[in-house]
Amino acid sequence: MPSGKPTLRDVAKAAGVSPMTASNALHGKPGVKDSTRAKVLAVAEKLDYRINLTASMLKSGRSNIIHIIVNEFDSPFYSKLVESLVTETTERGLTPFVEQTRYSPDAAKHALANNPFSGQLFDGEIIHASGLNAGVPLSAINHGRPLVLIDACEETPTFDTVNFPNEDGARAAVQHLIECGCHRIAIVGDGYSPRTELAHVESSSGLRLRGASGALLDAGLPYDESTNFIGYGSDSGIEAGHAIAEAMLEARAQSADDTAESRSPGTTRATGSTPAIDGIFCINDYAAFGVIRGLADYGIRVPDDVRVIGFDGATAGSYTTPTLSTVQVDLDQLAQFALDMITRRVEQRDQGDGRSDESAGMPATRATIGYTLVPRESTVGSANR
Amino acid sequence: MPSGKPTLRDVAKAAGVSPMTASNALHGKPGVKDSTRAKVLAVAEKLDYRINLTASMLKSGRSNIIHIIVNEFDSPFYSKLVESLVTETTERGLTPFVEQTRYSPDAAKHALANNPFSGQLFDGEIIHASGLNAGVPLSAINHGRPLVLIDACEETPTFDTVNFPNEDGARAAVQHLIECGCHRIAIVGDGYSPRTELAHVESSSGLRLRGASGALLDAGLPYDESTNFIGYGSDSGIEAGHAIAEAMLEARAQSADDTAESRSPGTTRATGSTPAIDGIFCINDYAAFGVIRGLADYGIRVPDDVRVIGFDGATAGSYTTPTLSTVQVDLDQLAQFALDMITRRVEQRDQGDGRSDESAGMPATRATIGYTLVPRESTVGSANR
DNA sequence: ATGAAAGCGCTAACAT
DNA sequence: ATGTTAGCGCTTTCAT
Repeated sequence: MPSGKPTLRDVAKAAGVSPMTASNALHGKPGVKDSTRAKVLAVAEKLDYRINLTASMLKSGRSNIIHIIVNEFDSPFYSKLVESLVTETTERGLTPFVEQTRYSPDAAKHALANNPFSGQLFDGEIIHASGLNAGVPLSAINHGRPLVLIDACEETPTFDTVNFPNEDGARAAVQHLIECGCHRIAIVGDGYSPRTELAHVESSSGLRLRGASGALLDAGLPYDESTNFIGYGSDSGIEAGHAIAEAMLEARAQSADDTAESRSPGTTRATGSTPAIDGIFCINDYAAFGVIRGLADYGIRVPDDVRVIGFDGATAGSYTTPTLSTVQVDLDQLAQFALDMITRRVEQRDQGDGRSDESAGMPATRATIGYTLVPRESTVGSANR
Repeated sequence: MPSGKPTLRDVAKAAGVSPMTASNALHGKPGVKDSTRAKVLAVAEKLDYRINLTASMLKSGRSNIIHIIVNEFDSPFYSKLVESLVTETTERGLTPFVEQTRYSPDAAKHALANNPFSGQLFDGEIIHASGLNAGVPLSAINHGRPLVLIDACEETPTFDTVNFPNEDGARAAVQHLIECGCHRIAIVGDGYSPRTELAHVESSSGLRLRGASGALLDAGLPYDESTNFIGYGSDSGIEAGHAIAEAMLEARAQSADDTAESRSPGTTRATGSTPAIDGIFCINDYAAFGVIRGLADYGIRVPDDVRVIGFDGATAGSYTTPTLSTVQVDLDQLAQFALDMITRRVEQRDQGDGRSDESAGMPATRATIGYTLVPRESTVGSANR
């Protein structure tokens, strides 16, 4: 027996067959007598043979590895997204290779283009495209290789894309706040945009804002700059929480003034005080956690003083205090869609005549995943428990 | 120009040198004239040459890929651990390959042994060993390849190991509760063990329990089964929270009874009622979040009614409500230690005469990372903010 | 159903 | 400082 690790030739020799037959037997390819296959498998088992993927990949050009690119690992949203993608990839017998960009377009570009694996090792790539569109020339980087974008939100997709139910989900969230009796609803996200500018947005945050503002206007509630706050993660969410708290306290004070004024009608004042904010839609759960935290810094309680709902369905929302109402998106479905799209293209390429250099091939497809509105303490209180 | 992707030969030809020179130039190896190197690099750039790692690995037997194995992605602790390990690996010019086992020893075994990459592709492996010792015969699986265990807690390490400051950190956490004025402190973890059995524990949870119970006994406070609850994640943590809440309410009721009894001294009763729990040490932050949540279900507030401290330093602890006091472990240091251990072995192997088959080589080393006690609202209230 | 030949793209080892 | 040779372990192709 040779010194190092057993190779396919060792197995073949010990089984009394050629390397080719051994290879076919091990891969379950047809055209191998059952008895032969059994013998090969037994020998491989005995020798503890392990295929050398490196050689296999070199020759065959296929790796069964799927490249998964996300912004970061340590956030409530991404850790769950990765979990879903990795699980689905593994269940299909493929190997997930996960990479993070830390929100840097350069890192994303590197992951896609300069990474020595890209284009040679990976059978397909899945990238969470949020905030990527600007900085990364995908078409120039991707030479017809299977690529799926997550939440790219393009109206005319240039790549296979799985989108979140951004507009509908946000609309449902705000409608839920309205049903809870909220009259003055704040939006925490990327900042205010007038409705006209939202008509053709192609970003996740823009679409969520469109859905949220649409729900407000449909209900005859105001949508303006004064109720828009910036928050997209825990830190900025805390700041948004502080800003909202101050606005609420000011409104309370003003309302107290008004009451006082009504008794002594000598003062000149704008008529009708602004009512205090009583509901908050956050563009994602991560920001919502921060907002609740920020409100608490001012002694404002959720949902007693103001109701809060997030978006995404982060795992943590079920065990925070209060538990977080949210629009739970179906990430398992997302993973299924994404891998369907990848495998479809891989198979096409395998069957293709090999001539189509940039294999324009099939047009880009698009899918949108489902969602569930999950009411929890942060909107309906503990009565619901 | 050839049809497919440019190979090293294409670059060499275009630069008017041999493939070997081109290879050396691209790898920054010494012994290449500067002008030659410049020319090669320019040509490679122009052709958009990308090294074929698969071929390179096949020939050289090195991949620069580090295998990182953790239990899961979507938990406050692991997402941060992965973040640190991946960042450090990347900064050293190595490529992290992250895999999750979902707490299955079989999956861990598979990742380490059956995974087609293992032992051929990876230059080194880092595995979070918690709850692994029993099910996985590491020595049989690992054939002298660089392997680092995280928190294996073995007294006599068989592999390079980086441990958490389990005992000291837990001790510090409980001391903090005591300094806050707690007299009756519950422990939420893997369950009660008598002190004698804790003398030689070799598990993370056992060591934390040893530290916690030691701090109690040192302060003359009781350590017994009645104040030990089972909780190690959010769900079990919630259950522990419920159990503790019920114990607290019962103690309150009993104390009310006692007061009543003292007025009507006719009843026979055990003397001295049990005081209510006023402090809780949780074996990790994940459980602590659940405990706080479970307490809230009973209307028990933290820290007003009971103080809570966790362990790990999960990112979320800084933006939950209340913010979570914790023993923050230095995961960046952990990543540095782990990669130092790996590279040390890789280098040794590279320099080795290649004869040492199972390269027993260097003895296993062990390191323990540092920690910081972070007091937050859950123990000291918002005065601290 | 099985085998033989050839070579994927690169780099270690040895020339020059 | 550069070039030549050989072959890593596998699988595609073509024979038998």
